[in-house]
Amino acid sequence: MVQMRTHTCGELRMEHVGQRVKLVGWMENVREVGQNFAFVILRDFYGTTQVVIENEALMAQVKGINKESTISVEGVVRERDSKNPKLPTGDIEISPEKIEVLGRCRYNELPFQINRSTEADEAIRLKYRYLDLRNPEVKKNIVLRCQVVAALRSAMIDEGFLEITTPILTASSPEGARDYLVPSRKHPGKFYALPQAPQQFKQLLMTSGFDRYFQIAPCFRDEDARGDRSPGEFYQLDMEMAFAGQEDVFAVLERVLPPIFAKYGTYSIASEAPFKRIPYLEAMDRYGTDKPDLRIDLELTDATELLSGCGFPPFEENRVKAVVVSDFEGTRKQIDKLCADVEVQAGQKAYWFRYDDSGEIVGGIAKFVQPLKEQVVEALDLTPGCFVGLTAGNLLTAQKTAGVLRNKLGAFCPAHMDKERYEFCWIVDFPMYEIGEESGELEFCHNPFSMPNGGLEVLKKAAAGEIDPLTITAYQYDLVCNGVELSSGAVRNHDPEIMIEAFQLVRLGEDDVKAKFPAMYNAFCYGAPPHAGIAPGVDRMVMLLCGAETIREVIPFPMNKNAQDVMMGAPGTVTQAQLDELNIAVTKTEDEE
RNA sequence: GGCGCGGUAGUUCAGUUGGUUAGAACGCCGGCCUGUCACGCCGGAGGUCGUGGGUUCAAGUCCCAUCCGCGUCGCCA
Repeated sequence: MVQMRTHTCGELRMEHVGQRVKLVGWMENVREVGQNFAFVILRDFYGTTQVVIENEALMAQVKGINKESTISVEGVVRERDSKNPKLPTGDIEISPEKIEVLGRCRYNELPFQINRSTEADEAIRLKYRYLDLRNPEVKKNIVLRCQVVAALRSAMIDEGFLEITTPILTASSPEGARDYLVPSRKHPGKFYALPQAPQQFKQLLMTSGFDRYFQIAPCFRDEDARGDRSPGEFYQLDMEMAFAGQEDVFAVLERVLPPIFAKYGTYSIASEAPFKRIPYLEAMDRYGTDKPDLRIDLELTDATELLSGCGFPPFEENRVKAVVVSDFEGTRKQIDKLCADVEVQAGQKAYWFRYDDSGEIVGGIAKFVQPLKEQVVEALDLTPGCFVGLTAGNLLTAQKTAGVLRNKLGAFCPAHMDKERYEFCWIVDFPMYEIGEESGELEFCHNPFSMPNGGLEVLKKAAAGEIDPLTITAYQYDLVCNGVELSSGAVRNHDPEIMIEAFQLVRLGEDDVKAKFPAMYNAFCYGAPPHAGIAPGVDRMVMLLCGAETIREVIPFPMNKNAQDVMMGAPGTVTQAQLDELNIAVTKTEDEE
């Protein structure tokens, strides 16, 4: 059989000089430097190799080929007259005898230049993703993703976990995000749902006696996109352990993740295992968020007592949170921009003043603070050159706004944030319940499968009115890295009795539990092991590792913000025959709206 | 759905107070060039200024509406 190629475009060196070779790839560029004299750059997955054209016939042929066509080049390797030390193959070139077009590029002008595709508008990049991915810069994130997934899989297997796949077509879950539904042909009017996570299946695996399960699991949620949240689908390293608790889960990830971050990451790891454990309430108090970026050395201070009565109207009757930044260097314009950015993101205003080099309170709301100068300087521990950012509202609002402010200030002040490292922490002791904003009644805060801290006893006390259910925490935890929520997990509630008690607090009974989660409830009635798990997001992890700005940069074929694949045309219309077979009547389409 | 930013050549962008033929860079086409490597030099083509309406003697520019993209909040057990 005749070989398509003898070498790749990234492998030829001086030692190959004199050899007869055959290369294939894309014709990236043609540099004409003289009459019947040109350099052709051939690119494949592995690199680029220069081909030198020195005669009229080949020149005429090359001129007739559009760039980005695939070609095959057969010739002899020779040493370059002028070498390029910047390229691995820069010492050699191919003197071709034969050039053959394998796949003609029909266009002499592309939607964007391949080597500059990242500068193009993202909508065009996504429409021509196959061209975008020809750019080695774009491709390398996908390669990294493959390496990380392989490393995760291998580390999990080494930890004794079994990779088990769970159904993609399953039942709609009554809790959580909006489901993607799939109509059933054989059962008119009924639907499958794509899993939001393999949550229930993995818990069922635990009751079946599989001790340690994991899966690189696709998850589907019909919710709106974010910069770090792809619409529709994403992947998690889903895992679960039987006869295990919170610390067992932490220990596994603390062994699995750091080596992968160390090997494939852009930065060094600042956090030694065990990672910091920060209770939810403490995180909100110190950082104004449940996903703190610990690279920023700033913390919130409560200034309610100090400033709520200073006469500045927004502070009155409100909680006031302060972020003090020492040695602040920023112009009035930059401060205004910062505050405006906070308002856009948090939906609440941020206020400020400065304690300047001469020891005066100046700028922003200085005139309200001035009369309290001495107390303020002492309470906030101000030194000349300090900037003080302030937020107000009820406790949660003041905290959250200050949290946004803290992030912006960190990004603005290099002295207060060393970006080039990975800072991990666990956020623990999330509240089990909250008062729903719409209902005004007690609801589950996260998911109903978590084991409450204190178990049955605590729930019974809450039911009896002896304690406030809002003070009950769950064995629910998040792994946070650099302000990104990497994963969420919990010690599960494996006891039907505790489950019913937990549901009763939110006015649901045994029948509701059975109706909502029949498989799990029934399974747990046959002897379930205590178990716990977690599910780190693969896309977000890769994003952190390569420092990508958006999650789309680490997904081979991402959808746009509106959950459309403009390249494939999804979602799209289907034929009436397809709809009829599925017993689906479409009453309104997007185009008719 | 709310808020913010944006939409001008194939691509990335500039376009002043509303005023002549809407510019630049890269790409594309043609010519020159025998050691380039982001090759260089000369020339050329290429525009429904997102769309619709309005104000005006005159609109890329001002006003209204609308569509699209991104960010953000809601949402994401």
